[in-house]
Amino acid sequence: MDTREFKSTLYNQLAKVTKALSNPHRLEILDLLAQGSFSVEYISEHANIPVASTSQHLQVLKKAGLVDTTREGKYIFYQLYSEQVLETWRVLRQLGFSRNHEINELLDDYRKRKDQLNLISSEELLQKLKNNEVYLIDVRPEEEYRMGHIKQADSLPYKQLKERMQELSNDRDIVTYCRGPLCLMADEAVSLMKKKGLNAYRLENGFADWLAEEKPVETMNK
Amino acid sequence: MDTREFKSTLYNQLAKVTKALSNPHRLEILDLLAQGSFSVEYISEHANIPVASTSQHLQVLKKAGLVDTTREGKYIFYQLYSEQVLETWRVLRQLGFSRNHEINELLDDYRKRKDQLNLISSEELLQKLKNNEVYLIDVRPEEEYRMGHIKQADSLPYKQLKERMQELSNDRDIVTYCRGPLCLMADEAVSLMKKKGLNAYRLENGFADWLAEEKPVETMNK
DNA sequence: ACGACATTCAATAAAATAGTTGAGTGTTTA
DNA sequence: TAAACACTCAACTATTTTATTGAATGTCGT
Repeated sequence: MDTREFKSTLYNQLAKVTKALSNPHRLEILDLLAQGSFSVEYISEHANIPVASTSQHLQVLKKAGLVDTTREGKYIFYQLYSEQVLETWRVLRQLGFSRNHEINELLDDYRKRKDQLNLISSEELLQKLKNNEVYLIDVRPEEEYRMGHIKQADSLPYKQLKERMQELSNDRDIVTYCRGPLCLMADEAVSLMKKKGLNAYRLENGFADWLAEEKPVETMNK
Repeated sequence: MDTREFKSTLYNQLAKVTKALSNPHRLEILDLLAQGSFSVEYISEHANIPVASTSQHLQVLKKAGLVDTTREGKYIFYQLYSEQVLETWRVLRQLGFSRNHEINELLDDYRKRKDQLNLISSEELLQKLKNNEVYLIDVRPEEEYRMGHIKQADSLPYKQLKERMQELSNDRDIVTYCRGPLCLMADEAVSLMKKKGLNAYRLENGFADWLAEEKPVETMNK
């Protein structure tokens, strides 16, 4: 094999990984898996992709070595292969944000329309939690909350929010969070809460980033 | 726009960036641009891609916001858009290495066949340079050397190595380096030098990584 | 202003990727 | 052991990406 041929092979191998990352559905899946381990069915529902298609996308990710599987009974759970994959996804997402003006406009518009740009940074949140100034609400589905959540957070899944709104008191500010900056459930939750006269904010990033910053978390035993 | 639609748009936007990264030629171009700013012609030659094709790949990268251009006379120079792009490429390359066993085998094989696995880390190199224990040879094309090189390095482009071999003395060890870990000129150079009885090593990574580690460099004024 | 040169553009054909459907595998539950 | 369920596979079509070719654009030197 001469040098040129060798180089081609090499960049072809590298492109196997980047090709796996080149599809919007697979990015959404990756973003979801940044939260933990989920079944194909769960991923399919939450990313709104037909099951067969989801399965195929997951296999592409697996062949590229980005995700891994564990079988539990009739379910097959997918998870990110390593910390390094998570880190790479974070770096890529960051680049996407900064290099693509449209994304930022999109997010800003969305939040503006929802009349809420009340973002709070993780540092601020930590401070306020320490002083007991806020209620912290995890709006992700309960499965995800159980697998790990920010310390002191209570679970109130977005789907149940409307019915359980009365559980919230307005004697303190409320901070919501979900998976990451692209997870919109927290935004929707803030929007609903404000309508009810509550003082609500959303954590700027989300649980995945909180984890990455090595801030305090808790897990629930089943 | 409802939430689902919004999410699709968002991941589609993000995928614009990853799509641009999903082609082996474009990765090789990016790896080259990690060294500095080059003309289309130069990139075309060094990555062994027809000019028209190179131009088109470069435009894909440009549309994705990964590279930028400056016109100088009849040449158009392409460069990475920002530090962040370089950093992302490094992280991706790293992931590729660790997640793709074939790449590592490929590199090992290549070097084994060349009978040289004498890699030296940047820390070691710094130490040895301080003690004047080694000659440091930059084997990249002279253009790249002029744009910036490791402090104390002399230029001896790989292409001229055979004819200028006698300029090298064997009273000290020799360390070669080129662009990055995937740049094979340094390996080829070590191989040639060893045949001539010189004691040669290659820097594990290359100039781009040296830069990223903020180690001492020099530039030449034209 | 003309020819030489670097780059881009447009059009086409070939190849790779994605979504859809229905059948097939493996595991649990009754 | 059969039915139910979660997932995967295979085959097909539609779409997107890629390489190639030759013409077009823009800049420099004379």
